[in-house]
Amino acid sequence: MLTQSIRAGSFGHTADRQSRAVPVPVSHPLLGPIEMMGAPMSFGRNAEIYGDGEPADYLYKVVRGAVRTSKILADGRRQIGAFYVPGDVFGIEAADHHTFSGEAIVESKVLVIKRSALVGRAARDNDVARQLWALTGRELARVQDHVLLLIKTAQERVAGFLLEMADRLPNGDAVELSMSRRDIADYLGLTIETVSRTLTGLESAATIALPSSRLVVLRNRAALRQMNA
Amino acid sequence: MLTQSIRAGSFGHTADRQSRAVPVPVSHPLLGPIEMMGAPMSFGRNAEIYGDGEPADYLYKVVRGAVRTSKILADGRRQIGAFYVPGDVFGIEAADHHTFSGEAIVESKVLVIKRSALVGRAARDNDVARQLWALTGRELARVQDHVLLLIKTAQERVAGFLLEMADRLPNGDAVELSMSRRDIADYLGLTIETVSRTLTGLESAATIALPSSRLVVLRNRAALRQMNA
DNA sequence: CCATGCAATTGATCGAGATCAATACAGCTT
DNA sequence: AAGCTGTATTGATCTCGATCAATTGCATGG
Repeated sequence: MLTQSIRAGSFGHTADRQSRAVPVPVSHPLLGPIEMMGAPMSFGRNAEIYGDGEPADYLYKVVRGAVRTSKILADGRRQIGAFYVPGDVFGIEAADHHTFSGEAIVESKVLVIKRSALVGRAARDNDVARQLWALTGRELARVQDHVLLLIKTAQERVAGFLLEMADRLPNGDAVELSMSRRDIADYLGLTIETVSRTLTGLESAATIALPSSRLVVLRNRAALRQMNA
Repeated sequence: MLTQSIRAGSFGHTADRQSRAVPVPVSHPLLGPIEMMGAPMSFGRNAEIYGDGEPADYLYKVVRGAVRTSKILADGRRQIGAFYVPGDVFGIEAADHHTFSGEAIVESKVLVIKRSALVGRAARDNDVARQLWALTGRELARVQDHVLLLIKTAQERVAGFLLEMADRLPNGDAVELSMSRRDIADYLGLTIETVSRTLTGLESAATIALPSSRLVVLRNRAALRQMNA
């Protein structure tokens, strides 16, 4: 496990578009209090939305696309904290600085919400306060599940990952993976080779189908759930 | 990693004392709003404070002793979620049910705080609301660190664990471990043998001293930090 | 003092997943 | 269509930590 993805500095593939500016809030009558304080922004493939260590002045909601949070360890290994799909809020941090960086996996649209504005409203409107707490709680639950994944075997991790994604993405059994094998590997604490081999194995067992490398069709959820333990 | 601690049903060693009753709140003028709503309770070695799946009606603050949260997976493996020492708050959950169980590692005194009372106060006093949020955030940070531990090598995990404990316990370099090798192993996703061997290795390297199996003296923090990467 | 029962250490071997290396494949550009 | 580039698959081998198995240490109680 020592040399997983030693590509730290050389990482940033080639961010297609890189829009980073002060967001201008826009109100929208039909959204909740949190969403209506957000300004929409677009990020290209692999563009950094915020960096590890930066002040956590904003939080974000995915509108379109997909986002990952990641962290490069001292020795160059990379850990993916989480994947976020449309509807998910990310960038909520315990401290006042981000402990991961956030990057668009594919061309994505994101609502950018100023933290201070939200905290200000939370002081008056305790529904907002409750929502902020709930969001942090949801994040906590997600990370706890991540811990449970990381103590399992490779097969179990991959199975768990597929089930998680299937649950969070709209389409039923057809899971469109926007992230690369490397992203998946760095999320699961495995190598790309092991992820690939495991997927191939599941295909051989008719548990999934792989029409293309980024499209997984769940053929036997029960089997996946079984090995997810 | 398949057969780590298959002792599910047979787990509960022999809880020395088992006091589980409705706590009677007691006020204390010199404590914060959260603590002053708590009722002190004592739990014997290995006594369950709350169970996985039970309604999360209370949260807890360790006064004396040590507490672990754990979860038995479907296949019998056990995962420790966290260790808590005096001053730590535990039992804060995202959902309305506990997703881990909480157990006293040694004879412990714990402040039991009614969640509903706290949430009620939070609605009026937004300092309390802020504290609740902060506690959840601290927990989130802790679990994220746990994830980072789990992707490392055995040596790095053990080193990280020792540093974490040294930071959280009062005494400087002398770390009094209240938990067993099994607890440590189940926290780090290793076997007791590997934990033991790793500690012995660190002792041979003069990085730590082991006057007794439960007492670790950090002789070279820099070396530990180094391997903690 | 010697049993009994855990907890921890130490040793020998095995296997899942990492590593090293080659090949296949898809999406581009020209 | 051919070349190029990044991504994914597949193969061969090695290693770290798990597994299986004794042994030691240390309490508690007869």
